[in-house]
Amino acid sequence: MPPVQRELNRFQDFLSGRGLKLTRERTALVREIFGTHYHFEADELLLKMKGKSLKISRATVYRTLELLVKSGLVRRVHLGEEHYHYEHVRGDSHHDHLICTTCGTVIEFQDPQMQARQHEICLRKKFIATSHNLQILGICETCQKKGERPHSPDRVQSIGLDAMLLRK
Amino acid sequence: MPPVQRELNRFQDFLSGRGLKLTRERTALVREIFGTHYHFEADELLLKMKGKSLKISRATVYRTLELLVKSGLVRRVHLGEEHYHYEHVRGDSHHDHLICTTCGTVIEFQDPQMQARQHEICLRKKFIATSHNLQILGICETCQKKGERPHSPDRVQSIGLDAMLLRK
DNA sequence: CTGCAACTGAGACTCAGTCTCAATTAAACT
DNA sequence: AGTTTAATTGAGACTGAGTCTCAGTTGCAG
Repeated sequence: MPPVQRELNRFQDFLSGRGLKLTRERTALVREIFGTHYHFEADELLLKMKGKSLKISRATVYRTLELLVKSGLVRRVHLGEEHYHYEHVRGDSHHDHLICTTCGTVIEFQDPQMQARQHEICLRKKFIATSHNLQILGICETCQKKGERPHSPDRVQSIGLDAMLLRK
Repeated sequence: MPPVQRELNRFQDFLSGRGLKLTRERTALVREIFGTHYHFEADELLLKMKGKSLKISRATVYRTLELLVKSGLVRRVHLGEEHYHYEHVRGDSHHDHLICTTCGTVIEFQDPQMQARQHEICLRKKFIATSHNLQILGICETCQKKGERPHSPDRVQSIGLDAMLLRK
């Protein structure tokens, strides 16, 4: 049994629990997502589906992604770009991302001590956290070796990049 | 001398250093931004300027914001929504945000230990960080007391919100 | 097998942001 | 003060990501 089957079953359960249907389109999308991608974008997925025999519209792609997010199979993340990215949800759900601004690679990391700090801060501010969002932007090991410069420096900075880095 | 003058001078320096001009429009925008807002959105600013005697176009607002970001006077941040927000840059530049998903309030915090953790992680992954981006979403003290429910739960979650919270 | 609520695709729409281009203007230079 | 000229501006067309509508289609409970 291909591993995708597990996700299909879970999605099916989720849907029927709410009186929704597992259609051909939804099946095809789940297969595509869990068969290949790990991090992906909605538009990229849309494009991939264009190549298949069963054509799927933009609206359906977005609608299905929403359902997958609600079902807990997929997570929607900001990776420092304008639009959202999506990723599979697996057992080790609590991780954040290092994002290479040169090649776009996404590296996951997990750090219990950081979680602890966040807890501590919320306590101090009497804030009840429901979720968080952390990306660290920079240059990955491979690109450091290649000695490349980031492609789009202006896009990259979003918090705390100091003004020194600015070029004309 | 109004405090805004300091920012105007700095902006002037920045501009003339690159052969750019301090126009009436740019002056008006800097006055507006540093006179009132702290966190703001581009469109909100555009709207405010509509009410003034000197009308300023959308294009100019965006162009000026870009310059202000480059000059280091203003920072562009993601606050967990689709579009960008902007904030003044002050001395204590290294902070992150707690964002109340009920009332929209933004609380800043600063935590050196967290910085240290991030450093540690980058070392471990041989990653050279240039910037980072952290928001913690949740419910602020005031809203907890009011016992209100978040307005748009689906918008809110973006990383690590567990599936338990989902409603039909 | 049937009925109907859920689903779909096409394309109009929105929203934030970018781009173009002809007309205007800041400011360096007489 | 007047000239020059590159930078700047506004109007509005455009873009990209995502949402919405509605008439036609389809999964599936009975």
